Amino acid sequence: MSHPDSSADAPAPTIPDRPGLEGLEDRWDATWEEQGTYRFDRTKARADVFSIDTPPPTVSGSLHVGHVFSYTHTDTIARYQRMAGREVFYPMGWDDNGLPTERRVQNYFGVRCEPSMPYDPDFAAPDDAGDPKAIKKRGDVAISRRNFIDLCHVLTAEDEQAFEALFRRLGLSVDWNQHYATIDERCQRASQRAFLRNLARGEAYQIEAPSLWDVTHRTAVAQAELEDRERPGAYHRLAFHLPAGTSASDGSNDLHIATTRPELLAACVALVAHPDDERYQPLFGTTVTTPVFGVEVPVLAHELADPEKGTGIAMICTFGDTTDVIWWRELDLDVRAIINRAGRVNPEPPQGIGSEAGLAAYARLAGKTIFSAQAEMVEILRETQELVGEPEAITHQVKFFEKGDKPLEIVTSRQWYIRNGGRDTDLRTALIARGDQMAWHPPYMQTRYTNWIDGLNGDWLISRQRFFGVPLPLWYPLDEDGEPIHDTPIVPAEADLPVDPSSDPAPGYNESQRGRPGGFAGDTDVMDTWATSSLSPQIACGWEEDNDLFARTYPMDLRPQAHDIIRTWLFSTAVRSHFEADTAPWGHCALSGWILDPDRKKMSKSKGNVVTPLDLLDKHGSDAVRYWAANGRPGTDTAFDDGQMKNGRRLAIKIMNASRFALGFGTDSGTPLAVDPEAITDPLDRAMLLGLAGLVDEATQAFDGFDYARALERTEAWFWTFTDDHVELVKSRAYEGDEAGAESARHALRLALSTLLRLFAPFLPFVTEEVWSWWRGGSVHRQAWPTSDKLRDAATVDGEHVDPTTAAVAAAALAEIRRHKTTEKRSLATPVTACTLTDTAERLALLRPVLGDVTAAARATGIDLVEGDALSAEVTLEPAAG
RNA sequence: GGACCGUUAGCUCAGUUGGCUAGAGCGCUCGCCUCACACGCGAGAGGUCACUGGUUCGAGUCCAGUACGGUCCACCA
Repeated sequence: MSHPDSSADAPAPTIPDRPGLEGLEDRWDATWEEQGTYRFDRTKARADVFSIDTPPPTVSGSLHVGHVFSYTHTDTIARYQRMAGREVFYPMGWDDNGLPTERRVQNYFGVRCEPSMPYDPDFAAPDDAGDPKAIKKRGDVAISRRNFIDLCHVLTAEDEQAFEALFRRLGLSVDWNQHYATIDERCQRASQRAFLRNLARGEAYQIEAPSLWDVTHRTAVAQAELEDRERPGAYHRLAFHLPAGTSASDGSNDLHIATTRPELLAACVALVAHPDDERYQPLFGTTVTTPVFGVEVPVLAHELADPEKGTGIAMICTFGDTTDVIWWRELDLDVRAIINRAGRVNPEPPQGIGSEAGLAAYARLAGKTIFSAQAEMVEILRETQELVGEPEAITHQVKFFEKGDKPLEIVTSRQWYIRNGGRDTDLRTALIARGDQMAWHPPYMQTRYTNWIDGLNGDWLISRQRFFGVPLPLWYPLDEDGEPIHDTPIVPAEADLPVDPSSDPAPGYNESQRGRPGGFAGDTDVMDTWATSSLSPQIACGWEEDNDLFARTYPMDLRPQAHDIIRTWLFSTAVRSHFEADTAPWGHCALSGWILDPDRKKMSKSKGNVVTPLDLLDKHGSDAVRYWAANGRPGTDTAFDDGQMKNGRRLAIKIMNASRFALGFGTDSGTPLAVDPEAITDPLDRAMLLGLAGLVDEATQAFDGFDYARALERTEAWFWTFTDDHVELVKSRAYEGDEAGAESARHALRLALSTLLRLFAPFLPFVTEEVWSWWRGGSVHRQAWPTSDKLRDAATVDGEHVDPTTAAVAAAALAEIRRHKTTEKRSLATPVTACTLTDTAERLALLRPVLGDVTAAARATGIDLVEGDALSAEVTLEPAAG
């Protein structure tokens, strides 16, 4: 790295006459690539490295403005850290694993994954890919999982190129040699290896239990993937019947139950009310019979029952919602499941329905979807006159899989879990404590992490009944009847990873034994996409594959991400690092906000208000868009603002023009564009440098706290004052002052420019690099971050200091005179024939040494100073011509 | 129901440990071709800092509460 203020290696200065922003992005991107400007030097020691756990964007469509926003935040920090002397490890990942990609590949190629099919090495992508008409005509082709994954690679490779192009255009200082894709072999290996280790240590386990089930995708889903949606529904009052001889408080023989899911009546296993509810206390321990089906069910007490809801007594079905699961478990009830994995009513009635009428009614429901079953059930209830009154329409929150479009059901199935503290207090406490090992930016985001862990009600369900993902690396031996023995899964050796149990035979078996009695069966499930992305630090840092790199980068320094995925990505990553390395995965988490559209709603595709990032970059220029993004405070949702981008463009142009001025003196006279602190002798120049030193301190402090927005705000504010005041004041002296004065002005301008370009470099990488290249060698992005002590040294002459407020006093004096010109609607170039300036003695003392600059900038022949209470001026202007 | 964040000029937002007449940009109004920049420059108007109490010599800033907006979680018979 060259000395920041040396120009020994500088090329001959070339300052364009009409500098512009057009084309800077492509030109500098190519240069940075060619010169390896952002390449990671893996010989650096851990303490000198700053490693970033870049979020891998989902490769299933296109990037949006939110990506531009948050990735810019990270990039400003990366650039600062690089200039501050850290070797930045800044890889890029692509998340091409999971449901969004799977769907896209299915549609694009017209294929359907069939995990039971053998791998076909000669399979080629259909040549009508991307032609929906042709695909519709021929129908989907069934292919093996491995062939399906091959196709995923084909399609995602195209997206990844487009994403990289956009990120380069945006100016991310990523080392493009360091990248991964969550479905690539390396990630599969890491993902399977981590799972096997979880299994070996008892952190992963399988169990047959009710779990959340998405009927559209026919897969289990995890608690972290739920979202609530408001749906219309209706309370239906059903008449349950008390045993003969007893009666309810109202004297009737019926007990009324309110439910929004009458279609589950056949799955009812009990009724439940609050233990303190006097209305139902007499019934606890007794049984009632269900309407229509005539099944005898117990009436039980549980404190989760809410006396205020419905009629205060609920029917427990297996399973209508998560509360049913709790009741079922804690009250030790029967299973009477009627909904299958496709979201339809089972053809066979559950145990317990004995009556002919009950069986006939069930037959009318069998095979129906949940929606039609409900309508049919209501009709049956009307017929038997066991529907009390009319259904009462309500709107309520219903749980959905975040990528699903039908309400979640609860289905009993065998699934794999990883412990996450949801059922284990000690682990929960330990994971919450991991949060204290990370510095959160902004700090209150840690509360969300803690709250999420506190609210967990089960372990992390990681198996998915899908195809495109990392397979669970497991096989099961088959008994003599050909049934899998789940308790003794067969695992591969780590050296053989990755494996696909649906096409690779289990160790110790050969392929001919697949599915045969005494043979083996491969697990057909894949892992949750978060089970892979939760390993992003391990993957990026070369865990178990590149120990040297790993030792220099892990645990990582920074995880930047959006706040909405604290519960998924952030938390699951913490879980994996806790188990695997007994550490927090990073030292810092920086949470970015969202982009809101001008109506203050979250920008989303469905609302049709997304602006494509490339259009934005084309229209405003990358620096301008980055400027807007960097104005969004950490963690704060930010409105999309065209105006801020225009402002950013204005700033970039101003930097060019100001630079042209500051560098415009050396070339004419043939002197090199050196910066010699010794030449800076004028008090105004020195005062300006002291102000700049203060700015450097502020910007550095802000960046050290990951507050890029503050660093930008301060730098920008100082810069505009610099151009409006300082440049105007010293202009005459720089052009035509005596030699010492002129040289002082020129050297100070260049020192200021050199400093400002470096302060702006993290935000506006293109324009700063362009200007830097006019007069300096090397990339501005590899220069040392400025330090204030050098500026303070330069401002000190023979041990004598100058009062930094001198600059403000001089600027105020000039502004006062300009105000007169403006008020009289005259040009600022109008000569001042006489001027008397009044100010306090203290301020006049500061003004005297720099009065020459003020006089010249005011175009005055002279300025008389008079002591007074406050600043004021009497100004006589040259009469207007004509 | 619990938690967190926010409420400052027409708009978007600063205001760091409480301290001089509350700031910026945009927008608006009025001017100005001034040898870096008209993709510019100068000036001006515009705010009871959501509300109510409290602490203090002093509160936009601290405390308590209220209202409104947002987010997360829980509940959802």
